[in-house]
Amino acid sequence: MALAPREAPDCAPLLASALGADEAEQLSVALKAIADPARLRLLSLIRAQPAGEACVCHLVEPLGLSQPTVSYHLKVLLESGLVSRERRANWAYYSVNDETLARLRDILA
Amino acid sequence: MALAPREAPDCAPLLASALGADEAEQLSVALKAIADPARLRLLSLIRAQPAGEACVCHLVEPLGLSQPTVSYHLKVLLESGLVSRERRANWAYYSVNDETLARLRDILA
DNA sequence: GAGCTGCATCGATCGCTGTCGATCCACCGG
DNA sequence: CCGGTGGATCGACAGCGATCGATGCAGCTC
Repeated sequence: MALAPREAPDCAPLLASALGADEAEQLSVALKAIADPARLRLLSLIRAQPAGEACVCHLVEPLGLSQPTVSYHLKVLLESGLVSRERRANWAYYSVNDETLARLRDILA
Repeated sequence: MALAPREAPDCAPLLASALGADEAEQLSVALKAIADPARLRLLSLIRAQPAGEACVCHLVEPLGLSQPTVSYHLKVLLESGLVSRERRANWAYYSVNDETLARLRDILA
C-alpha cells in the first residue's frame, strides 16, 4: 500500500531504467495519495501547526469540507504512510511523516 | 505559484502559511499527470531509449495498451509539459522534459 | 492519383473517487 | 449511568478518467 519495500535499494532513480507494470502500479498508488488538492492542503495545514500536529476539528473549517470528507482524506494519507495518527482522549492527532514524503521526492529524481 | 500570501483565517491564526485552495489545485494537476501507472511507464520507456526519444509505434506493444490509449496518455504528458513532441515524416517522436520533472520533485521538499 | 501507414480524435462505456448526510462508536464529564 | 462530543464508517450519488473500436487525417511510396 505504501511505498514499495524494495530490498537492495539503490540510489539510482527508478525512471532511469524500464519500469515494470507492477512497480508502476505501486508507485502510482503513492503518488495518487498526494495528487489531490484536499490532501495537499491537509499536509500543509498539519505541518503549519506549531506542534506539527493537528486534530480533525482544527482541519475541517479551514478546508471548507465536511467532517466525513476530511476523515476520508486523512485515512488515505494514513494508509499511504504520509501521516501518522495518535489518539489522545477524545481527539485524534495527525502529524506529517516527512520520511515518506522525502522518499516520494527521491523517486522522481 | 511559489508562496501564497493567504489572509489569516479568523478561527486559527496559526495556519497563515498554509496552502491556498487554488494553489493546491494547480499543484494537484501536475501531480495527477504522473500519478498513473501507464504514464509512469511511458516516461520510463521513452527515457530508456538510446536516443532519449521514441515514437508511438515503439511504445504501444511494451505497454500492452491500445494505440488510442497510448496517444491519450501522451497527450496528458504533453499538456503538463512532462514530454515534448517532434514530428518527423510520418512519425511523432516524444522525449522526456527533465526540467518539468525536476520542478515537480522540488515541490515536494 | 491510389493506397498504405502512423498517429490523433471521437463516441461510448465502465469503474473509481470525492463528496455529503446520517449513523454509529468510544470516551469523557456530570 | 447518561447525555455530550470528537471522530470514523456507511450508503448513495455525481463526476471524472482510463479504456477501446471506429473513424479521420496527414504524409509517404509507388
